[in-house]
Amino acid sequence: MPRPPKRVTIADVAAKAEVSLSTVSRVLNGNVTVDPAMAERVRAAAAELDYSASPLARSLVLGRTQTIAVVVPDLGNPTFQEILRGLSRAAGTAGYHVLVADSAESVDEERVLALTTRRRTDGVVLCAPRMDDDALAASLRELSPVVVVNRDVDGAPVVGADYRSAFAEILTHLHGLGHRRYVFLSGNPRSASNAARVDAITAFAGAHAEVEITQLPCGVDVDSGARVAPEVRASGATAVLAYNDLVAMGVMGVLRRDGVRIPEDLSVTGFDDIPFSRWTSPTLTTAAVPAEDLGARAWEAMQDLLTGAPAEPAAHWLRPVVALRESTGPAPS
Amino acid sequence: MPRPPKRVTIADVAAKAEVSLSTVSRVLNGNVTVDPAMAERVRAAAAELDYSASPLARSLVLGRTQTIAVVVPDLGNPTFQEILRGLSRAAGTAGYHVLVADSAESVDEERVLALTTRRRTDGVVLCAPRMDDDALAASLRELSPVVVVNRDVDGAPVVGADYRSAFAEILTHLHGLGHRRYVFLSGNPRSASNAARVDAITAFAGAHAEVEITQLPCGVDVDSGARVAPEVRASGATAVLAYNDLVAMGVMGVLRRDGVRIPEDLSVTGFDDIPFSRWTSPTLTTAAVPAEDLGARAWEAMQDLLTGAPAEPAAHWLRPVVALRESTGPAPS
DNA sequence: CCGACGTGGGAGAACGTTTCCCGGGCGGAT
DNA sequence: ATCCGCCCGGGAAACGTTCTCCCACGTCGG
Repeated sequence: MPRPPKRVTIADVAAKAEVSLSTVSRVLNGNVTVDPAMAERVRAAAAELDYSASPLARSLVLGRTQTIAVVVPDLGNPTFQEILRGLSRAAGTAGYHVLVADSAESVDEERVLALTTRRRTDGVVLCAPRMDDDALAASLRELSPVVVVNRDVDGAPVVGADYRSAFAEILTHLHGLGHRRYVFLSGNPRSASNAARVDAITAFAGAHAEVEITQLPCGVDVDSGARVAPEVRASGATAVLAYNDLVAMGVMGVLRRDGVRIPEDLSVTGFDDIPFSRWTSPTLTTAAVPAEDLGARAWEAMQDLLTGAPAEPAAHWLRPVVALRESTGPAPS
Repeated sequence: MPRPPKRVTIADVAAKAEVSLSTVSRVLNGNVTVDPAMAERVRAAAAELDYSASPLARSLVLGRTQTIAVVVPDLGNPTFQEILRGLSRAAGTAGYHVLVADSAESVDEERVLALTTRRRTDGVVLCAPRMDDDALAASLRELSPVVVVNRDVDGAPVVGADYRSAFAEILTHLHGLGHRRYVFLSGNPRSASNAARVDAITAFAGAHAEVEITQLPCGVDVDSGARVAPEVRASGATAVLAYNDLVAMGVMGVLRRDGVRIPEDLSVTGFDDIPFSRWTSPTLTTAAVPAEDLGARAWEAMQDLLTGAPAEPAAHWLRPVVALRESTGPAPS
């Protein structure tokens, strides 16, 4: 090691400006009034040495890191990406940094990740946590301050998309078109967003005795949709409710190749309103989850917690907006 | 404040185990040998108090944070998402955390973000930096250790996709099908990946006097592709080289709606091989950038830097693999 | 039996800040 | 003119670790 490249410290600035450490700190943080001449000297010295305080040392004494953690089950999921984006930008403009952790859909991993990242940050945002209710409730206490996204829970502010009512709206739309036999392509059985869709389906089936809805375990990506296409055909349903747009595209791709006409023979709906859903052929009926908003809202909730503002651990459910396009039409007679 | 919720500190463990602070530290870090009985007492005390060392204090004294920063121009971009994912997982298994920062495509923002995040981490990964060569070169020095992704530069390890040769391969493919008039839909003019494509085009045009390639400023998303569709038709080209798959899908969607047959009337190519490109109609000829691998490789390069292993600031260019599908065909006669 | 060497644990410095607590100087009021 | 009070700046503690000394004890060899 030829050069121990000693970082410039507050002591260097103090020495150069010929004042004490305390004064440098005071000037730079602007807390109390200092003699203008002195202050100017300090600022000049700091500028000349290109000094800026060590965030680490600062965090240690201040007890806050200006950083929040986000734990996500899968960074590859477009929804989480959008949430992360909204969150990151909102937090960024507030001068906060974002530590991101991918739990790779592992429940155990999720819990320890949340805990360890929490220790180096001021708070945690849990995105659609996969752990069960008990584990989650227990975690919330030691993670506090914590915000939960896309999962209903007590003990922490919740921000989420109201998948349930959006899905109900899609069902009503299809019912109005005369469809009576549906097949639902389910996603991750452990995820809350899947549960919300199932809830909507159950409620709808309960309210309409004449409809028949079967569930088909599927997945969340294009390939999964493509894979279950044969089973969809075999089911005899006239409407397919895909877990999301990717699945819808996968299933549509194979069905069209096999000569099935959409929507004449079969209606298909997606979810998420990803950009291409307006450009598939036919264009896709779907519902938009304002995921980026979700992220921004999550940050707001976190900020409230951080500033200790209002003790309002309320839940914010953003209502997705349904986009009716060409992939749904009247049921074949 | 009713409860100052004092975190449990190493002193508490020391007191409970009736040893000194030093001993606790030694036992927990396992550096030197301690009396087994004593060690057991310490471990028991630590477990009972649920103690774990403060990462902050640790970082301060050790001079490393076990965290790296990733600066990305736009978290909404699928390529960066994949890179982030690969990076995050690789770093995670090595016990490192990832701080992510979105520069929102702003050059100024990018530079200060890199600098400020660097100060709270052990290194920075710069994804496709938008700043100019001089600024970048200057930044590299103060950011070190730093790894650059998807941009060629001296002074730091580089990991990137070889867009140039992949694009050349696509051009050759189209040329072999008889195409002579091309239109290239360009992306962000400041981005290096756009420059690589332009390079490939220039070289190709230089080698083949008979071909004519026009450039059309476009963008990087579906809507941009849809927007330029009329100009594409007007250009009289027989092959469209879209900046990426999203653009290709946008342009294809509008063209097909307008009665243009693909590939009979017009061939279209994309880039990135996003999952749906196998499910569009027609399926899309494109090239796969192994973005997740890119992230993993970036981590490896960073880890080498961190462990100070081999002084090998080499560049790794991963060759994308071209996928020929239905959207390209013989040129119309 | 005594001295030397080795080993293991404790005290304290260091990491780089912020902030509390004083002391000193100056200005205003009596 | 003197005293009191206020304001500003310096010294030092605190944040929670790790790690370097150094000392004491035990053992082994002479």
